[in-house]
Amino acid sequence: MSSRSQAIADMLTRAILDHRLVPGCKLGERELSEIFDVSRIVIRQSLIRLADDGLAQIERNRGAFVARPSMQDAMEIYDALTLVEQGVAAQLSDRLGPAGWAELRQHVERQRQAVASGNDALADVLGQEFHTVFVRLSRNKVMQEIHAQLVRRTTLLRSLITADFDYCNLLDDHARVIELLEKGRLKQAMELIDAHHRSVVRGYIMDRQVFPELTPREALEPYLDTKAGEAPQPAPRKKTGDNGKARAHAHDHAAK
Amino acid sequence: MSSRSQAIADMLTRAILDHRLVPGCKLGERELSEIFDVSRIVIRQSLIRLADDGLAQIERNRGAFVARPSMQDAMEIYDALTLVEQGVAAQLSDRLGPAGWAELRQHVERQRQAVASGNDALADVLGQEFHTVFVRLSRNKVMQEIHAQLVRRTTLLRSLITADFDYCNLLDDHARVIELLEKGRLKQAMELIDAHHRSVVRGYIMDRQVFPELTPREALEPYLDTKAGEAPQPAPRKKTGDNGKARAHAHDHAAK
DNA sequence: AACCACAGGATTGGATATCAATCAATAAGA
DNA sequence: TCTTATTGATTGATATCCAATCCTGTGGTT
Repeated sequence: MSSRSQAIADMLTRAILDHRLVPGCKLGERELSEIFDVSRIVIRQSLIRLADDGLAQIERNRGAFVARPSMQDAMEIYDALTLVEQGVAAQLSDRLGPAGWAELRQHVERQRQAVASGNDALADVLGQEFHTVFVRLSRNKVMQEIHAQLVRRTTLLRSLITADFDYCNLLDDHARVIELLEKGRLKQAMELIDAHHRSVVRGYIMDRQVFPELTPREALEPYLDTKAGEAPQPAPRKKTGDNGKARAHAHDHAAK
Repeated sequence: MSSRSQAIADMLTRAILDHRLVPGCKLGERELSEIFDVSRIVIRQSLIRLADDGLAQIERNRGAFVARPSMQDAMEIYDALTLVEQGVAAQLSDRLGPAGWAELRQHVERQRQAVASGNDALADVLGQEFHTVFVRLSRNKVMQEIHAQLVRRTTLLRSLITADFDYCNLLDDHARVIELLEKGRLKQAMELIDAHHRSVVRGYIMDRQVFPELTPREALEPYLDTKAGEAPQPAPRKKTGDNGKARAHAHDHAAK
């Protein structure tokens, strides 16, 4: 393992991506240092990493907060994601070998089975992972890291937005992109990728306020003992009472 | 100004991009803390920022060093850069208004004048800036940041590589890309962007070893007093004696 | 002479205590 | 009620200290 601050940054990242820490949530140094039982300095370093990743924002003399991207940010992030995935698609349509196409098809198939067997959580994860697998096949680590960062930020976005669309379309989109690319219909594939992301963004409605349901201590508790990789609760799923709509996010209610 | 560690990270970044701090150079915490007259902890935070940006690498219990990208890294970085700029080109060909095209043409014109008047240093800066202006016109801050990071890493690469190519081609390429895009010949423009970067990479030869010519203290001295923005010496330009070849980098000897 | 082991120094990673600056919220006063 | 002052809390940063680790150089052994 590298440094303590990296490990803590990873835990915070997971908590944010799991929507246990919602945008705007204060990340107090003292509080976190007590939770993780480290000094404030380590926490500060972790927060710097998070801020560099776009998941937190640090305000001078005010502290760190889980980032609260604007609607403008959201569009820019999805634009960038589209750009990257279209570019990767163009590369893959030239360079990808049979094994690569097989891997992609296999991934979609696994997701389809998950949907069929009603394992929505798994289907959700696989659906997001598809994009990652897709980019990994470009064999470009730099690109992978850029893409992963964008994906993290879209995941963060889902804490802020309400989505209401047909999840099955996304799965079909994945399959169709593979099909189109393999047939060399690059232009159509790229348009589908664009439409794919646009359909997501279009379904999004920015909710002005987000009420933190969990304190940082509650949110982070599941990650503390795990040596990283054990699989803590993937989602909070607590009822808010007055604002349940804000809690629903994109891929959760799979296969409506 | 934000935090002290950010300011110091910026200075280190500039020193690295100016090739005053060369790849592999040790960035000792004690040494830097004395140079900047801050505590080691601030330096640590700065180094974390640099590492997150890909400009430094931190080895546990060994310390931080200016990153020494491999040839593989170099290719991946240029691949990613090509992908991003091609994507932006596709966006601009649709969306850019007359004012945007004018700005691009004006930029190229300024560079042409700099070349004509023999101001190689300015021409060099403008030549690199073109890509940044190009991406800025996409009006996507996320994309801009991604692109800027990639550009920083290519600049770092130039500390490691030997390039020998006709600089004028690059200037012409910029003009031609604008021309092609404006005429709606997107495909050709994208191919030119690809060729543009490929011509750079192809001219690169990785030099195994780089001998640090400047100690961190010497390298950073020009940045210390400036309140950021004054313009310290842009390049070291010290003779190495036995390895002068390794010092020449891409855009330096403009308009050969 | 070559090689291994071990001890010491140097450096990093981190903890703790402390201080100044700043922000926020309350309390006092007009 | 509105404005201002004080107070408390939090961050930014420093100094000092300690443990773990890496590097090196020495010395003994073969």
